[in-house]
Amino acid sequence: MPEIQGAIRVLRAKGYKVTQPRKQVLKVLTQAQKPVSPYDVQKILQQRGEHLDHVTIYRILDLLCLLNLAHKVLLSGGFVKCALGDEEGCHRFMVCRQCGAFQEFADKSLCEEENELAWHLGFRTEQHFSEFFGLCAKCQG
Amino acid sequence: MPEIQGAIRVLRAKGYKVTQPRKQVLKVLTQAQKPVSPYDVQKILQQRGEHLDHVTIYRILDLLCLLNLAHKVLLSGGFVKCALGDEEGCHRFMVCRQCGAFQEFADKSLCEEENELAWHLGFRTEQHFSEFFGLCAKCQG
DNA sequence: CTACATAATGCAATATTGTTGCATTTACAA
DNA sequence: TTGTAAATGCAACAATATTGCATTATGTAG
Ligand SMILES: [Mn+2]
Ligand SMILES: [Mn+2]
Ligand SMILES: [Zn+2]
Ligand SMILES: [Zn+2]
Repeated sequence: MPEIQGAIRVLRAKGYKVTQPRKQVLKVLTQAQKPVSPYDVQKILQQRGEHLDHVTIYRILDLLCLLNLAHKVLLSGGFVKCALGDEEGCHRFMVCRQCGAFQEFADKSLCEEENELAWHLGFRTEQHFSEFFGLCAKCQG
Repeated sequence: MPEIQGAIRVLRAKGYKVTQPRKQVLKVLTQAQKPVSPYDVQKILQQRGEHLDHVTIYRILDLLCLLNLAHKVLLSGGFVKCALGDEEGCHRFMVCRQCGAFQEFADKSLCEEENELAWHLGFRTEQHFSEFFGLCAKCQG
């Protein structure tokens, strides 16, 4: 796991302790070849006879995201806010990380470009969702 | 609420019953000028002295999504799957609605186009997330 | 208008996701 | 080796989500 060693170096470099739970979670993330939920992490550890409190797992995953050693993915199943329907099959949100303001918009040419990209990978796209995080006009220094 | 009347027509046209709870939820979605969670819906109704079981609310929202009268938005805050970090600031997933297969990819030119679009709306983008739902190569009839 | 069939809702139970406060333990440096 | 701050564990709670089954309400057929 060279990936784990790299993560450990980052932890040390930024002054975070290299604890057993942190190493355990890093190992799970490295071995899982797909995104896993906090609950998944807990279950996988349980199968090895290891136990971590779910609060600890949340805190470790948050830290890894903070350090860009992991990242959240939106990947379906999740969801959940609902709005009455508008542009069918295309829903894009810009969200300000500072004030939380958001704005929805749609863009047809972007959809077409995405369709083509996906098509090159053998995928036929039906629905486009995106979120852009950044700073709104007001929150830009 | 002309929007509600339209939704009611769709329900009838497809053979679904127009029930009190469905009308109540439609009213909440119409009046809320932003996405609301199932829990939000329940709370808003409670403030009016109305009560719906949360299971009912989930089922109604699912139905409205099915009929394209509402749609789910990913809008942050939500949930969480984690993967070890890769392309910083750009995470795109294609997900097959049939078999659940998914594939992550990144595309720099897409990011730039999105940056520009957002910029026209006053937004400075830092992170790009997207999900494309459709059919993978295997699942295309 | 009434009665019926069944679609929809309510309720109970359970699982997953997520946060906070505080007691205890652990990592690491002095 | 020991001390201190950081990290974890634990308890409690809130929110999100799904299933099965009993009960109710809608739309229709009579
Ligand atoms: Mn939308
Ligand atoms: Mn990624
Ligand atoms: Zn802002
Ligand atoms: Zn597929």
